Amino acid sequence: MTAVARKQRSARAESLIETKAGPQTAPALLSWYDAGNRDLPWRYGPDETPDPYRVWISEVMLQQTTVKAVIPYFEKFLQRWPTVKALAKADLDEVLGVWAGLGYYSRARNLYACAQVVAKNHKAKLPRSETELLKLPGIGPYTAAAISAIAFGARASPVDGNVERVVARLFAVREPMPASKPRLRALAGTLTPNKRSGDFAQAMMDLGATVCTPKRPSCLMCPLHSQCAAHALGIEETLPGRAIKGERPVRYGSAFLVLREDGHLLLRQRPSAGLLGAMLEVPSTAWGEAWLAKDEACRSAPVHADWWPVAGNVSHIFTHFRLEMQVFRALVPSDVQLHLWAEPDRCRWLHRRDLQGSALPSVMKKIIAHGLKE
DNA sequence: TACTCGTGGGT
DNA sequence: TACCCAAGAGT
Repeated sequence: MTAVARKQRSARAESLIETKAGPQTAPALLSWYDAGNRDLPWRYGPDETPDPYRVWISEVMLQQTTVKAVIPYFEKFLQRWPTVKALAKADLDEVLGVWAGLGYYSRARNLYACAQVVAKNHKAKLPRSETELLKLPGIGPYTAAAISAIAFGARASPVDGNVERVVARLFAVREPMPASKPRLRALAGTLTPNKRSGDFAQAMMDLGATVCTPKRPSCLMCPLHSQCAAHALGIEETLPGRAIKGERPVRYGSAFLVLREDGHLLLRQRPSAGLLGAMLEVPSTAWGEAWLAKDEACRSAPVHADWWPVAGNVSHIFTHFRLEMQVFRALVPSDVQLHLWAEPDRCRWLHRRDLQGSALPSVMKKIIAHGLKE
């Protein structure tokens, strides 16, 4: 770009920053949304009445989770528990079993807890106001606003990562995340129309997901490009800025895959809170900062057996650390006794054919698959 | 406030 | 490969 062109572009951007995106933003975005509305299982057309339950389940599943990953889980969940009452009467283990693989399992526990509260205190109907929704387990500022706007048609401004990115670019907010969050929320609020605020929110999120993407945004396809200060400045791809992240630590552990002669595996339920809370696991040593020698590791084994080290390790990436697991395998008789330190009360024998549908997180399925190789 | 809490796909 | 990131909430 020549110096003259850059100067012209910059001057154009300055004028946009003064006028800002404004009252004309919502109509332009809603026209785009109406023309190309995506067909999603939780989405409603203009002549349909939204089911707050479906909106709630979808919004919780979509937290930090891609649309593609959510769709099959949403279908299965709604088929199994179509109403608040049905969910409130379910077993938590069954809910965790359906949720297994989707991640962030506190969402499933909170969803279940929330269903109980709504069934008991709200006549099995979700409250309409953001304030009341916020009091419920698993419903934070984003989800309260989303349910209020999408399911009940109230004026509310749910702000997720997409909206933050779109707004940061529209107004060329250079301040990095997360410090800029309050300002981005306020700016998003100024753009939200009194009518169709739910559609507006969904349109902003669709725009962020398909056009105003984190990398290489398709500005030529964007219905708001003429209002976008960052695009005018040529800095859209650099926004929103983020603080640099530290290194991801590594933890090491040894898992014990106990195969009973009748085809059952030994699994154990994890504590009800924290990482993979209330989900099933392959019993293992604690996850520490270094490998343990075989003899040392096997002192934590759940049964006395001839432990065979399976070749290779299982590696799994969590949000804030990487796990490296070595797997030991043993074939044991059906009357084997569990050691007390294995917490027998939490242990269960599950047949290999029944693993599907159980509350096994992905990392544990990986460990089992690795341990059963050959 | 900053950290915890999963997983899979994109670059 | 090693990041980044996705319709966030709880503590």
